[in-house]
Order: sequence, then C-alpha cells, then structure tokens
Amino acid sequence: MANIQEVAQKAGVSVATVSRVLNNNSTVSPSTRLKVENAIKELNYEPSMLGRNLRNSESRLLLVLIPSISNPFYTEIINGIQNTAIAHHYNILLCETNSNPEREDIYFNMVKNKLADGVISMDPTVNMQKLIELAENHSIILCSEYDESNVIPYVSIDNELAAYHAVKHLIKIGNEKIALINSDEKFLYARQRRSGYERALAEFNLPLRKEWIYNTTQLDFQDGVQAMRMLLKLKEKPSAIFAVSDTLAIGALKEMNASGLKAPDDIAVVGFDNISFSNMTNPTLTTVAQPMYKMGCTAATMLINSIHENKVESILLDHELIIRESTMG
Amino acid sequence: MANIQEVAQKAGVSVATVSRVLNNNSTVSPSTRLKVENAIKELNYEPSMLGRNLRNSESRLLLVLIPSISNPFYTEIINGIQNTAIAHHYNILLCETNSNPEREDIYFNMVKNKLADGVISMDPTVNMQKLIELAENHSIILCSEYDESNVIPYVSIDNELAAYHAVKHLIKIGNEKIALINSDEKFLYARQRRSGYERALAEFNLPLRKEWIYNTTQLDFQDGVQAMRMLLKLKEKPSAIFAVSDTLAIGALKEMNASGLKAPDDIAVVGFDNISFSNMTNPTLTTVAQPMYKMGCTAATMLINSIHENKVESILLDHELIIRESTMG
DNA sequence: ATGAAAGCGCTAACAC
DNA sequence: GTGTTAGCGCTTTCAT
Repeated sequence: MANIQEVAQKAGVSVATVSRVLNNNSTVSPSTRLKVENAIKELNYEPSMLGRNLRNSESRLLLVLIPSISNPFYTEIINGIQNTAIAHHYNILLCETNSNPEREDIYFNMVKNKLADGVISMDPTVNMQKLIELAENHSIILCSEYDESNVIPYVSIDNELAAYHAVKHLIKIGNEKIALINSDEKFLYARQRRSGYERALAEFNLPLRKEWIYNTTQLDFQDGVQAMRMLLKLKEKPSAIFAVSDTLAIGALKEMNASGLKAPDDIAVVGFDNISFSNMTNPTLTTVAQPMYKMGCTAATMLINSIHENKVESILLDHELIIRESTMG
Repeated sequence: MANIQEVAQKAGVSVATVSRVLNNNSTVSPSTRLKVENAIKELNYEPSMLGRNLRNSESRLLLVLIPSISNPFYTEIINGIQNTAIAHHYNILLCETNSNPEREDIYFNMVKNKLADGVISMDPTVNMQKLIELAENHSIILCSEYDESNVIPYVSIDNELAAYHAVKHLIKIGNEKIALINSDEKFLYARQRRSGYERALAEFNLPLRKEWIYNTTQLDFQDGVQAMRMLLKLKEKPSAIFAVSDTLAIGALKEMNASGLKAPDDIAVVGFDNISFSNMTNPTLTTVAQPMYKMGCTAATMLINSIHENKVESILLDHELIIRESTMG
C-alpha cells in the first residue's frame, strides 16, 4: 500500500499538497490537483486512517452499549444511530455488555484509550457511577434508560405517561382486574411504568393488588411465560395484563395459549415497544410504540454535537399506543 | 490526558521503559516497574490506541458485514464473533449494508483505509467481484453465504443436505404434496436448498410442481405471509411447506391462522434457522438449526488466523432438524 | 499556491 | 536493564 510520500513523489509535489488535495480544503491550483489525483489513481493510494486519526486525535468511532443484541427492541434504534453516524462520517462500535461488568470495563477503556470518541449507552444495567465519572472527560449520551440526576444528557420517552395510557386503554375497554408484568424495579423505566400503572388504577378507583404485580429478572420470552404461569395460578385471576415489554407479553400470550385461554376474551394483553414480531403473533399484540428510529437519530446527533463541544439538552420523545387484536373484542 | 512522555518523566525513566511496562514483554527490574506503575496511577494515564495502532500498523478492528441487523438469524452468529474477537483483543465493527451498494463501498474503504484489519461477510447480496478483489490484499472470511469458487475461505453448513433432511421429514410423516417457500435464487443457499428439496421429492417419486415453489424477494415476515397467501389460492393446495427461513415460515403460519387453517393438521410447516421466536409461535415451529454461535466463533478464528498470515481452510458445520408442534400430529 | 518541517503517541532496533 | 532515537502516515503552521 502506497503512502502519502510516494504519491507526493510521483506527482512531483510535497506531501502537504497531497494532503490538501485529499481534504480539498485549501486552495490548490487545478493543474497541481490533477497531477496529484493522477498519482493517487496510478498508485491505487488510499489514505490511512491510522495516521490521520493520530494526527487529528480522534477515532471517528462511536461506542454503542447495549445489554444484548438479541433484544429486537434495539434494532431500530441502532439503525437510527448508524445512519446518523455515517452521515457525519462516524462509525459505530456495537458493544454487547450482556450485563457483564467486565465487558463494560473493556468498553469504557476503549473510550479512555481514544479508540472511541464518545458513547451512547442503552444498557439499563450500566454502572452509572462509573459512567458519570467517565462523562467528566468524555462525551456520553444515555438513550432510553437514563439517570434522573440529569448529569448525563439523555433521550427517552415519558415512561410514566406511556404506561398510564396503556392501562387506561385496558380500563376503557372494560377491565377492572389488571395485572402488571414488570421487569426488575432497580431500573428507572420499570419504576416509572409501575407508577403510570398505579396512577391509572387510582384514577378509576380500581384496586391495586400486590399479587397482580409480577417482577421478572430478565426480558426474555421465557420470563413472560413464567410470569403468566404464576398469574394463572392465582385464585382471583386478572382479566387484563400490561407487560412492560413485547417479549414478556409474547411469552404471556404463549402461556395463555398453552392453557387454552384466548386474548382478549379471557385476558386482554398490552405489550411495550412494538417490535416487529408483535404484529406476527396470534392474536396480534396491542403495544406502546416508542419512536425507536428517531430516538437513535437523536441520540447520535446529540453525541456528535457533544463531541464537537456543543451543549446538548436532554429530550423526551412522544410514544403512541397501537391497538391490535389482543385488546380488540 | 497524560501521554507516555509525561509518565516517563514523572517516573524518571525513558519512554521505552514505560512502553516495556505497558506491554510487559521485555525484562524490566521490579523496582523500575513499580516506579512506572506509580507514575501511571498518579497521572491517571491510559495508553492511546491511536499511537499504538499507527505504530503497529493495525486497528484491531474486525468488520462484520450483515444485510440487516433486524434479522434475528444473525444475532447468535454475531455473539460468537464478538466473544472470539474480544478473547483475542479485537473488536468488531458491525456494518449493515441494507443491501445497499453505496454502503458496501464505504465499508470496503474502511478496510483499504486500515480502519479494519479484516472482514467477515455474511451479506448474501455482497458484490462478490469486489470482495474477491479486496481479498487480494486483505483478510476476508465468508460466513453462511459463500462463493463456490472457494477463492475466499468460508464457514457454512451443507444447505443441500439440510433441505433434503427437512423435506424428507415432511415426507416421512405422510406428506406427498410439499411446497417450497424459497428466497431469491440468485443466492447460492437458495439454489442449494431447492436442490435438496428436489432430491428428497425425487427419491420418493413425488411430483415436482412449479406452482408449489414460491420465491420471495426478501426474508421478512411479510414475505412469508404473501407466499402463503399465493399458495392457498391454488386449486391443488400443498399439504406441507418447507420455508427456507423461520421468518418466512412464521409469516406463513400467520396467514394460515388468518385463514382458519391449523398446522400441522391442515398444513405442516418446517422453517430454517431456529431463531428464538420459532419456539414462541403457535404452534411452535419445526426448523433446521444451524450452529450459529459456533459458526460465528469459527469465522472469527479463521479471520484472526488469516490476519496473522496463517493459512485457513473452508469449513462446513453440522446442522440439526428440530422437530416441534408444526409437524407433530 | 506550494514546500519544509514539526509533531500527534507509541514501539522497537540498537547501543551501552 | 535501560536509554536514545527513528519512524509509523498524516495534518498544519509558518515561510516563501
């Protein structure tokens, strides 16, 4: 592989001029430009990002932290991040933590080591303490899950309101016994969604029963299956279920099916996230859609702004309730 | 951020010694090592990968090309690649081409620009011509989809045999009218799976009927819905379906459901890939499992070997037929 | 409009 | 066991 020296030599100019042509910023005479361009072609020259990055003291890589790539919730967000990044000549390093702190350390080091110019964290299990520390010297944006202290800028939705809307919908179609399949309430979004659930119940003077709230450890299908299994064992069964993720809701539907129960006749079900599979279940799943693509774009834009030393403000985007068969009599 | 110079100064040694401590390769006296380590801690020093990478003329980044991150088929493969990469101190750049040639060019340039040390391509739509050209000067491994010329090393499964097994299973449980929902046959795997389908039919003297072969353009759920819709319009309907991907099979199940048909009683269905959803459908889906995680690990190992200038040989891994409700009377 | 030269942070060959 | 130094490939300031 040829380097800039050889191109300069072949073109009969200095390396500075070649660099100018490459970055077409400064004024280079048309004839000189032509000579250089020809030399580049002849030598099949490609500028090395290694040299350029060292010189510019940047990697043009954005680190994206997700707990697990297999959670379809993240795919559209990542699309948004990726497209925005590329439009600004950045690329993304997709990093799965698997909620493993060691992995996290490796990734944090990549930022300290200048291998990444900034971080978008979507990992609810992230060590917020360490992240805030990192944020002192580096650009970081939180996406979806955030920290209430607002030390680190975030983009998210109003989880409390979204949950309130979902539960209100279940009430409006005639349900009074509404269960909540929530994830671990160490997560902010889980606490917020529970709070929205409680507000809706309170508003309609419906009972809030402990045994109708089930907390899962993970968000896998199997956790939804397990949750529903427990709920169906209760003496007084709920007539509707609000699950805080589609994966949980789909698992719940699966278990209902196994027990010969139909949604919505026996139990109505609402999920959260509008993953693509939620439209393929039987019945199709009513769910709360987050503007995932837009969320990704916004997070990336915020991060790039932050890297370029601009101030960025946290943003809450709008959600939307998508009504499908699982709540349509 | 401190650099290696400042550490050397603070520790009262040369930069070379600091470098030796960092890479703990050469012999450094314990006392000197201690001085350096203390200086590193005091200054909160982190070595810059930018300098190291330029010096070593490597990026320690592996480029992974996939058509779309939203296809769950790739998630486990990526896991395998990622884990293997990290174990060898590499990281991966996950690149979605969306089957967009422009995107592809950007990514190919990243390799030419030394921003990535090698490529694992899982994109069936990749421009093989360009890829082979790139392979002249760079390390490239094909994963899943490959090129028969064997110019570029690959890891895959025996698609013809896998399809043969799937169709033979349908025949064994009593089906004689077996349809194929295939993807575009410009893809090698599609041609190979069709060939396995035909071999099984031929072996049992079953008719090969053109109208029972439907080719989709994509692999989305919706394509499976569409395919099934067409097959159900036929005068002579098939009694079983082999779909070359789970996403297609799930779409087909969905359409059957909409038409009041049950699997396997009305029509038996076999998919391909064993994505996690395939166990959540109703009925659960019989499918051909590829060793996805292992495939990813193998691809990454091959690529890293290739980067280190070792010879690598193409590999075919074993598949497995997973029988579930959609073919169990 | 162009060139000479410094330097980004690191590693390794060579000298002692 | 440790230091000196060249150089990886590039950009940019300062001359001219």
